[in-house]
Amino acid sequence: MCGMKTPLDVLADAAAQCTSPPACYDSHDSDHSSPSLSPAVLECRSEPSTPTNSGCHQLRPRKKAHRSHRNLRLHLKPKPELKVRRKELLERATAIKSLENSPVNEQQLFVLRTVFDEITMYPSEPWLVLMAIVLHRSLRQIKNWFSNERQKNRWGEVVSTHTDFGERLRLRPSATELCDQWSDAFFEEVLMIVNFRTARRIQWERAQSTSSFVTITHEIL
DNA sequence: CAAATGTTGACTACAAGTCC
DNA sequence: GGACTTGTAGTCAACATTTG
Repeated sequence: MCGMKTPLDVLADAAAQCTSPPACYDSHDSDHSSPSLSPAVLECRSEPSTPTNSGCHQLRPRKKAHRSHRNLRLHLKPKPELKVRRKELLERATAIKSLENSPVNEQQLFVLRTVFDEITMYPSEPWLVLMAIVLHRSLRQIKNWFSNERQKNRWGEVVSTHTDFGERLRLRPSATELCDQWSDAFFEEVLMIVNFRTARRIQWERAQSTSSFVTITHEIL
């Protein structure tokens, strides 16, 4: 597998050659929920957050962290080729210099929301790296996005599981239904598909709105 | 049009868990 | 037990949107 270029490698090469920022930075549409969310899930999401005691810097007692995975650990190490791959991807991700404080565009937001809603709200470091490369944003920006999103939308169930070499994963139930043994490679594939489909959908919607605008203009004239 | 309010991304301090 | 890592609560600045 080493030596062969994955779709991610091809994408990253293309991104490296393109230094211009993503095309659309003005899309702050409120509805970017992923398409397959059930009404129940949407209802849970809109629950009011706990009130804040702003003013004094007083820490609240922390929630019990979901870290009872100690017994789950298998104490196995990732394969050497996986470690090499991860190092290579990390170097690639840290080389990305995204625009300072730029908001995510429509496509990036949809992909991030899909991962958050359908796969995990606690992506591991290698998965964050993959998202940084695919979405062409800095690793720090991806980390911050998930951190902020967890604060805004702390809803839904999380299933604690692990990879085949004992690395902890906290996935959405829908993700565990899709696959019971997630790996970097599988996540990469899913991410690429979601990203590609989102790009095509946005492209199609833009074409539709342009053609309808032309039709209306013709009718007026 | 200015003030008020909301949203987003970035950041810090801290607590709790993990590793050696 | 101490260093390190990870996740959370809270804050801030910049910008967008709403309101009077």
